[in-house]
Amino acid sequence: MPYGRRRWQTGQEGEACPRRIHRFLEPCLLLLLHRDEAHGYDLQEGLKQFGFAENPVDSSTVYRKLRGLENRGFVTSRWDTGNAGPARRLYQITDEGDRYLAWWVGDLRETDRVLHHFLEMYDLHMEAHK
Amino acid sequence: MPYGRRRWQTGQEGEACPRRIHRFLEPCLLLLLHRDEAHGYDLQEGLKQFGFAENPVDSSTVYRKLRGLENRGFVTSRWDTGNAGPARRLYQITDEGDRYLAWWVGDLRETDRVLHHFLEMYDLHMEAHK
DNA sequence: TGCTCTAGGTGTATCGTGCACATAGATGGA
DNA sequence: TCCATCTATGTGCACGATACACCTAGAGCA
Repeated sequence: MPYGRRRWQTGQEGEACPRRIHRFLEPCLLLLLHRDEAHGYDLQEGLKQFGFAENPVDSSTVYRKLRGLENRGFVTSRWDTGNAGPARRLYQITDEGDRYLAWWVGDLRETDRVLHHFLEMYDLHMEAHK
Repeated sequence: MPYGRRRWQTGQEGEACPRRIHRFLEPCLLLLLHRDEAHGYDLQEGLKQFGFAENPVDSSTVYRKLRGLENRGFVTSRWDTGNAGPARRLYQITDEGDRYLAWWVGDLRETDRVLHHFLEMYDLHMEAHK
């Protein structure tokens, strides 16, 4: 395995991956799905509460992300043809997905720690060079 | 201009760019250079204090990043042939770079805010579904 | 002479993602 | 009936970020 990037892509456990946020997309989708099953179009709406209102994600990104999560076994989907309108794909989170979400949260907490450390060093330095 | 991505790449002001951290590399380099001029090899060492010790950045990434910062006018460089060893490129931050760093810090604070919001929602949800 | 260390790079493959565009059923108006 | 629009899902393509492998070149030393 070449490097850390693989780790978080495959969702494997291990040391915190290289700090990235990639717009929180994955953990946000997983948290939404942890609350209730949903289809992509609604998930895109639900993302707004996580700070994606000002910087919306392209729908193609959402659908591709969901497909990727499914390929890795973190969500499953089934077609829902009952309602009006075109068939929609309903996604549910899996147990594996639950664990992946927990891993993501741990990683974000670590990111948060590093971020704070940087901001503190910045403030300290700027305070001294005012 | 197609989208927000351009904004932070060019370092232009405006609404906060899509949340990304990209490993803090740029703001960390700029803060190090704000403290003192330095060359790439030393900067790579200096990055360790920002949480890059566990997940080191490849040197090529550092050099390319510096080159990119120079192309955009945020740093300047001159060759230093005085010391022992091969010639080294010494980087200094510019006034434009100072402003770019300040913009980055504002963006990181906003990222921090969004990150906290997510973690809070996660904790609340998990508390209710224990 | 050849080895190692320091320093600064290039070439390439892969991944993430925005944008343009395609598909397709349902709905509503002319 | 025909056409536009909305909902919902998806593909093709281009481009940026970056890890990895590899290269160049000066200095010191055995």
